[in-house]
Amino acid sequence: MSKQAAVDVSCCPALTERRVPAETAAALAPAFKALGDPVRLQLMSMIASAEGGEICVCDLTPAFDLTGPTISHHLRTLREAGLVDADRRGTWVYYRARPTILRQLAALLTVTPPSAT
Amino acid sequence: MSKQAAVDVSCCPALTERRVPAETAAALAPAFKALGDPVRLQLMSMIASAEGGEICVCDLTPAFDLTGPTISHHLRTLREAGLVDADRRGTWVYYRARPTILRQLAALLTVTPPSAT
DNA sequence: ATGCTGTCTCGACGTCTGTCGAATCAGACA
DNA sequence: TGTCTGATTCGACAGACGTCGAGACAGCAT
Repeated sequence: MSKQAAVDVSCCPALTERRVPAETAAALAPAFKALGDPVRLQLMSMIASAEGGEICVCDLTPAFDLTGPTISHHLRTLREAGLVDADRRGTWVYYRARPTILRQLAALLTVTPPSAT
Repeated sequence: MSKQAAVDVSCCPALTERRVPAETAAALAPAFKALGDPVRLQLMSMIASAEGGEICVCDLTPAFDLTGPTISHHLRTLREAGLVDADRRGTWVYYRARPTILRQLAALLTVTPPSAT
């Protein structure tokens, strides 16, 4: 169901540690971009914090003053950025977060105390 | 010199912990958006990892196959997202990272192990 | 099969974004 | 003062983005 971005960057010294190589930047930037919209950031949070690790589109849509197609579009963006997985079960579609990439992004942003080694 | 975004969100339970409120999403999304371009992600990294905590535009520009105005535009975007500070010293302009907001972003993305409390 | 409900795709629209060249501003220095 | 260099702003352009309504598809229940 999902054309996923190939984000498996070897892994993640922090931004502040050394200069991020162009390939890493190219691989990770789309994920940040996907989070760069308030609606998607909230969607991501609702998905990632959902009870049982997943949440139905039918619970996401009514939380916004936006049409179904628009929410669907944002969910697709999150999917294509590799941030979430979708899974149809009967009538409903459930979304779950992909923790690995979230950890990569968090690691990249980690600020090492200036008074470190 | 810099019209800075007012990003001082009280602070940061992780995305995965509870649903991010709309105001927090609205405040932080621009920072993610700013990082959502490969060039800006590299610029941010070069700035944040610079020796002495700052770096001259004259050291940033030649690292890319882009014109000066384009780099300047990306730096302005980072500035307006509150991610960096600029500081002119004589002929040259130096950029430095703002660690507080980086920490907020990292905290937001922190994945709490599912087997937690 | 028919219909109903939830979700997605398609096509369109106005806006925003990344890039450039040309022009401008800020300091240093002769 | 005038001129040179570094950095920014301005104006323009093609392409991407967020949103919507209309339509299509998937699965359940008559």
